Amino acid sequence: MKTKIKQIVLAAARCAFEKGFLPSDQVPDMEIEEPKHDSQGDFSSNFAMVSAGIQKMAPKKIADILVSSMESHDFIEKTEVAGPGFINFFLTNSAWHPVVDQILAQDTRFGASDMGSRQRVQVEFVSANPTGPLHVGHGRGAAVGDSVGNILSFAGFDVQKEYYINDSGRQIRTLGTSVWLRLLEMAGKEIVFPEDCYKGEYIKEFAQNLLEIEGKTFADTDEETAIPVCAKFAAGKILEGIKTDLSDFGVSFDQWFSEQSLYDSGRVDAAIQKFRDQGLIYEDAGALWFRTEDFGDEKNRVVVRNNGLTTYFASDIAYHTEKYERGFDRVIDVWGADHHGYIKRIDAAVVASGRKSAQFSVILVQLVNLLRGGKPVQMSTRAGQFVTLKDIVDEVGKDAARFMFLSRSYDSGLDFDLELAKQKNSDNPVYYVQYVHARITGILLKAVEEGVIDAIDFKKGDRLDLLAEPEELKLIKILAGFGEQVEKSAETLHPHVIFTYLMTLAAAFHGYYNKHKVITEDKTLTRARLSLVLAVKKVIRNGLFLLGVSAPERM
RNA sequence: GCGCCCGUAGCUCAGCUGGAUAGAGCGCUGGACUUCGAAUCCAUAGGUCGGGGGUUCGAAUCCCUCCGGGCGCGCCA
Repeated sequence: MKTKIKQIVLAAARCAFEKGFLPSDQVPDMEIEEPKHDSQGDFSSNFAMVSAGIQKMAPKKIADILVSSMESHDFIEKTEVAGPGFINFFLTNSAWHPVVDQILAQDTRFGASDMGSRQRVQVEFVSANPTGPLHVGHGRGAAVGDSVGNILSFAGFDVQKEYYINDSGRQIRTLGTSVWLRLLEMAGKEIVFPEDCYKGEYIKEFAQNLLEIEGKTFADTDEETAIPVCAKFAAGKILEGIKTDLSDFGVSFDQWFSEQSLYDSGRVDAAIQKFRDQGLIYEDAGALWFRTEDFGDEKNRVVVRNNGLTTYFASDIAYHTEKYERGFDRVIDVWGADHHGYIKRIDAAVVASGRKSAQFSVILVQLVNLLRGGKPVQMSTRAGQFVTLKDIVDEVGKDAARFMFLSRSYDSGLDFDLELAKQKNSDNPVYYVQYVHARITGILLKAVEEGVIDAIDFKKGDRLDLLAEPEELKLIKILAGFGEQVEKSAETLHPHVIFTYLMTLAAAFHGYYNKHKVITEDKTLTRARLSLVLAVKKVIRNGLFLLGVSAPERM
C-alpha cells in the first residue's frame, strides 16, 4: 500500500514538472509514513517538505501543486495538505478489506518477507560454559537469540542457530578439580577446597555419581589421571542438563559446536600460523600477539601466552574464521553485556580474515535484575547460590518467561519479577496477548455450534465489505502492518518490536470485542466479523510464534 | 581515566534510520458482566523527554558537553 502511495506521489511530481508547475524534476528521499492521528489520514508524504530546497518553493505550495496534479484513484477517499506541508491520504474502507482475505489465505506465512533473499545467517547464542546450570542471564540471551533466529528466518534469511560449547581450557579443568576434591572428601580424605573452585551442590552430586560408577577405589587414582575423567564426566552431565533446560524453554539449536574440536582438528594452530605468515600475529616477551590495534582496538591482544597456552581469543579467531568458511554471509553473536570489550577484537579477526565488518554483528544483551515481589533476589555464583533458568521456567512457565525476556529492548537492563511473571492477570502481558487467541477460538467454536460457519478455520473471508465500524477498520489497519514490523524487527535485530506490535493488536482487539458483538442475529454480518477475528487470531499466533510463545486455544 | 548501554508520566518501559498534538501497562479515582471468555473494557488525572549548547523549515530522535545509573577495561575465562 505504501509503495502504491509513493508511486502516486512520484507520478504527480512528474506530471507537475512536465506541465511547468514545478521547476525541477529531482526527487529527494521521501517517505510515506503512517500519521499518529486519525485526523491526519491513513498515510502521509513529506515530499513537499524535503523538496522545498530543490524546488525553491514553500512546502505548502509544492504540496498544493502535487495534490492538484494527482490522478484520482478509487481506493483513495481524499487527499489533504496539512501542517507544515504534509500530503495526507485518506483511503476508502474497501481499500483495506482485502487484507483480511490475504491473512486467511496466507495463514502461517502472513507477515513473512523475502527481504533476506535466502542469505545465509548464523546466529550463535547462549554458548555458556558447561561448568554449571544456565542462570537468568542465559535465559534472556536464549530468548533473544532464538527469537532473532525465528524472525530472520521469517524475513527470508536462511538461518542456522548454533551453540558454541566451551569445552576446553582452564575452566573445564577447574570443574574437574572441583568434582575430584568433593569425591576425595566423600572418600573420607582431608581436602582443602580452593576459593576458585565451583561450590554448587551439583558438584557433589557428580562426585557421588562417579563414586558409584567407578567404585570406591577410584579415589586412589592419581590426580593427573583422575581430574580429566572428572571433568569429562561433569561437563557431559552439565551439557545434558543445559540441553534439557533449553529444550524446556522452547529453544532448539541446529548445531552444537565444540571448542575442543577446533584444537583437535588443528584449526587453532592453522589460524595462528596463517595470521603469523601475514604478519598480523607477532612475538613479544615470549607471547604471541594479534595486531588488533590495526583494526581499531585499544591494544594488541595475546593469543598464545608465554607459558605456551593459548588464550580464549585464539580459539575464537579460529572459530569465527571457520564460520565464514562454512558459507555464512553473515554471523551474529549474542553476548552478555559484560563482554562488550571483546567486540572489537573479534571484529578485528573477522576483518583480518577478509570479511567485511558488516558481515559480523554482536547483539549485546544487558543484564537481568531478578526480583521477587519488587525485592532483589540475592545471588552469588561463587557460593553456588543462584536462581537457574530451570527454576524460573518451573515457577512461572515457559511462555511467561520468554514473553517477559522479550518485552523490553535488550539495550536496557531488565527487571524480571518472579511474582509478576506468575500472576495470571492484566499485570502480566503474556496472558493479555494469549487471551486474545483463546477468546477468539471461543467465539469461533460458538459460531460453529450455532451453525453460522462450518469450521473454526477457513481460508476465505465472507462479505468483508460489511466491516465498516471504526474499530474494525482500525483492527484491519494494524493487521496490515504486521509484515512491516517483522521487517523492522529483522533489520534492527530487535525482537521486542514484535512484542510491542502484539500488545497493540491485542489492545485493539479487546477494545473491539467489548464494544461490538461478533455473533449477532445478522448471519451475514456475523460471518464478516468472524472472518476478521479469525484473521486477528492468525496474526497473533504468527507473532507469538516468532517470540517462541505458544498460542493456546483455551486458557 | 577510557569504552559500551541506559536516563521519557509516581513506577516499569515503548517511541530514537529527524516530522504534525510524545504513547502503553501498572498505580490513583470513577464506571461496565441475565448477552460471543471480566485473564477484558471505558472514562479522568498525570510530562522542563536528565541539564545546557549546536545542526535543521522541523529534535525525545542527529552532533558536542556536563550530570546521574549499570557493565567492562588481565599473557583470566
